[in-house]
Amino acid sequence: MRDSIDRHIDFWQHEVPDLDVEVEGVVTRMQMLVRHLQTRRAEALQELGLRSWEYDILWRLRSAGPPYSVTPTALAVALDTHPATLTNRLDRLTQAGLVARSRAATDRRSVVVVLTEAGHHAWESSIGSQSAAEHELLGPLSPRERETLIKLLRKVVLAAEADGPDLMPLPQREDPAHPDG
Amino acid sequence: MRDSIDRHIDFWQHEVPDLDVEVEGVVTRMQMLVRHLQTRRAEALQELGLRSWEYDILWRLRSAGPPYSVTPTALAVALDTHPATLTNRLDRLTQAGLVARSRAATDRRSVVVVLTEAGHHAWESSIGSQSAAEHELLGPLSPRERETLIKLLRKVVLAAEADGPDLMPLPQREDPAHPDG
DNA sequence: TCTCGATACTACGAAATCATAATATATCGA
DNA sequence: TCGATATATTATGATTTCGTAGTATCGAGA
Repeated sequence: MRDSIDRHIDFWQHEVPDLDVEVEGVVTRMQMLVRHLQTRRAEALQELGLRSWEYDILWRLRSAGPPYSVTPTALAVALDTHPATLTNRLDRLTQAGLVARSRAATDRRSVVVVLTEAGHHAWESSIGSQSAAEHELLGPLSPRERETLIKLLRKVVLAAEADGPDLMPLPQREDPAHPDG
Repeated sequence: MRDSIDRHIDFWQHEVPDLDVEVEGVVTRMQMLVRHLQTRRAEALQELGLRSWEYDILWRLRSAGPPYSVTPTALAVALDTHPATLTNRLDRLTQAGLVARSRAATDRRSVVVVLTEAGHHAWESSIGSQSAAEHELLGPLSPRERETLIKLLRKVVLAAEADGPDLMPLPQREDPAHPDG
């Protein structure tokens, strides 16, 4: 059975004969699957009144573990967003009551973003639909196939990380102090 | 050997015990790899004075085949961008001389975007570095492993396409007429 | 202690993107 | 043919993001 990427590559190969069909086949499918998943997750979030970037920030704070606090810089790096953009988004999340800003205990230049109780609830109410979307995408694969897929992808990730920084930077936890405003 | 996604999932699993480690392992790696590749491709394009979105539009026109012309609507769908955003970008690409707008031969409501000679050259000067970036990413995989990876990803794509439209819409070619301005 | 350079965040104006409506043309049915 | 509705694109104004500079703090060395 052939998918739309097979059809696309057929056509493309006719245009540019020296195309590497295998490389293109892997890269394009990953791109399209990631895009598809993002759309599905955004749809699920919309029903809960959340935007993707809001969930992303809540998720990073949640995955930092207690006390669920991270600096804006660490968030900006992890989420790959411009620092000024993050400032704006944190303003709006603060306005919505989902996060709060404190001063860092150790470095008074730093601000620490903390998940509020409402933020915890918002995250908990959405994590189900998010993991469901991921699970639905990979449903057709057997456990054995998923393991094979992970093994191959890990190999690629490790090679990429050998040449540079981690592809998935863990945002470091920071302890807050002096709650702001 | 363990990668940064393994480390992330370990930690995350400790926070949320009922996490599906395999699903998360696949999805997160694909997301991070796609992001990493986008960054690398953007860097390579920057040295040639091109932005990612510029290359994307040139690429879609190029892959349409002769006469390398597509309507703005088809481009907007294929590239997943807002129609008004596309209008703005086409304005700038036209200003740069890489594309031109014509009226469609069959439907005079439609505009057809055509690759100019300069547009062809810009694309040809960048395709090498783009496919090199993809090839470098997948270099560590053997031909056999790449085939396995494609087979697994195709299975996922096919299942997703069974429920909805193609993940990779082919922009339909349109014939131009009456060159504009 | 006092520089000096680096770092963390934010404010501000510029640019890009988006939602919406407007214009022009096509298509269908009476 | 005419009128009503649908489609393709663009113009407009609001929102969001970005680039840059400013303020405050840290850390190293004289």
